[in-house]
Amino acid sequence: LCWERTPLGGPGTPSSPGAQRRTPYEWMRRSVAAGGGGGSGKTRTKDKYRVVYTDHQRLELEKEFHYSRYITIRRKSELAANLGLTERQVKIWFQNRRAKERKVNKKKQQQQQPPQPPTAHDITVTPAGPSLGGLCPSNTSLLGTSSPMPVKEEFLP
DNA sequence: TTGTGTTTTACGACCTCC
DNA sequence: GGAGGTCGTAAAACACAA
Repeated sequence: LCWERTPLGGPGTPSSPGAQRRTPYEWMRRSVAAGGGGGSGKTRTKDKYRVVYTDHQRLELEKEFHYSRYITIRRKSELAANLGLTERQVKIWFQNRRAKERKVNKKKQQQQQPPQPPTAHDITVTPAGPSLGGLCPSNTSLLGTSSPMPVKEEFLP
């Protein structure tokens, strides 16, 4: 069990290039290298309220999320095994990641469209409600042909 | 430093689908 | 019924201006 965070907050930790001010992945700025990895899924019911995932764990999770917003059972167990997390942690990470994306999208929409009285042609009603409609505006591109992500072998038929 | 705002894990409540 | 979804929230970890 290596969830004891090394005194990483200490100076010098953000020496990695990813820890610069602005990176494509904001989460990378928190280059914590929490305890040198490892992880056995402690929960807040245990002695640590929450753990901080390592950069590698985050990177792999982000890559998976980039490929698909929803992880399959198989990929979840594989990822959990590879990263030393529990399947529950992977599942919750994806839930939180989707929530974050919705939040970001919502913020973007509000910035692009300052509150205006909706005109008739503006109203493109999505019966399922705005939450899912705004979930992945460019969702199709993720799985579509224009996706920059290569199709992983394990996803091929 | 420190005070404050933001982000990241983790959970419970509730809902839907199989 | 159970698994997994969203939503709301708690609290640690973090960023940053003062």
